[in-house]
Amino acid sequence: MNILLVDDHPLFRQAMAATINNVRGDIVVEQYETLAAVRRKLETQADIALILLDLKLPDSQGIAGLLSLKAHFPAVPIAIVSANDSTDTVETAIACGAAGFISKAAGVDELSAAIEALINGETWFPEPAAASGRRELSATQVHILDGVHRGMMNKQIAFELGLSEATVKYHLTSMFRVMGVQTRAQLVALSQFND
Amino acid sequence: MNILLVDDHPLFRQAMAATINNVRGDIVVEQYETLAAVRRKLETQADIALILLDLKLPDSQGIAGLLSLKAHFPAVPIAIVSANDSTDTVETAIACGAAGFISKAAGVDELSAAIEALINGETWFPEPAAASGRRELSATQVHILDGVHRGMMNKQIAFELGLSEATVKYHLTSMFRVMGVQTRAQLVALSQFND
DNA sequence: AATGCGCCTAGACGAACGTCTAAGACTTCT
DNA sequence: AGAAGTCTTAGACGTTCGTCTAGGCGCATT
Repeated sequence: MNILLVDDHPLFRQAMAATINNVRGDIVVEQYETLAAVRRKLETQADIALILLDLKLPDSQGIAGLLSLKAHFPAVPIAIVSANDSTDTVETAIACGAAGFISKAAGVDELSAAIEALINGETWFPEPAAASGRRELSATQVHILDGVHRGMMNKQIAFELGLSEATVKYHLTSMFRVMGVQTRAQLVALSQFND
Repeated sequence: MNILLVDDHPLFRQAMAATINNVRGDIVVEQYETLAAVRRKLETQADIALILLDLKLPDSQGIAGLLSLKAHFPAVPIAIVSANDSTDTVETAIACGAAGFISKAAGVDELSAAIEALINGETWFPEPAAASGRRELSATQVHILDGVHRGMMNKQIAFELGLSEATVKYHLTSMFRVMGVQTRAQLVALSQFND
């Protein structure tokens, strides 16, 4: 039972890992500081029970990191661990396929309950945001969003995903509506505030 | 002699303020946690000797915060205080009109030297980046870049700045060359990694 | 005075973008 | 079987974007 904990703050990381081990001694918590390191790990071993992902990392800001992981390893459940637990941020995380959202302000009780639910394959979100019930993005949409965040053109994204440009445009228009924006630049700018 | 210190980490903020007061007792260091709070302060009092700005704030990520302040209060010198002191980040800060760049890894000696230089109106940057001598962006270009980061269209930016759309396009093309990108979306994405 | 440089503008051009209509393929629910 | 929903694609349309050429203006240097 492996959990990957990704956070660039050593103190918080150790406190988090200790808490998890207190709750469930049979869980192995591996710690990582960067998105690149986690990606390397996942390439060698993909049967991970859960990833706990901070949204502020040295090599990725905001939901871009979540998108990148979801694009490459869609099967692995990812829970966001963030200091910013605003409704907008949580809703964006849900939309992008996060399995859960844990506020850094959470106490030990809440944290252990969340971990318990998440390793059982359930989701775990703060109440107000989960209640809003926004449907999450499809796997293809996550890929497209990831491409946009990497500054790619529609044609490039289409080629990379083996789709037509028309399909990319179609999904982008849908996502613009969901996110309440009109252009791809706004989409990228938006994610800076969802951390 | 007023200095505004903007950082969302209370411990670091206090350590920094204490260090400055040790070096120069005649300096008043006001502490802020968010970009919005600093902006409100500057609207009531603009004769500030120096702003020390962290690039990771609750309401602004990366150079977007610097751009926003430079756009509204171009006269106030702003020094970046960041954990990420990569050459790219420093060069971007220089290009966007920062007066200085202080690494969070800096010791007390380096910090006090930097503060001393900055309140005297000098600049202060880590050697390797300063040596590259990249010319900084003009005030107009900072405004335009700020608009792009806020998801605005060329026409909107032009109207807001009292320029023609042609001028906005002209400066954008120049900046694309400097930053090594081709589209506005890439420009926004780029700033996520310059924190 | 002449030169250069940066800023501003116009016009034109092709490329990319975003929206819409329409239609086929597929799954799921009734 | 039929209905509803999603994903896919195509085509057309108007808009926005980014580049280029070319010219005007102001300011500083020579």
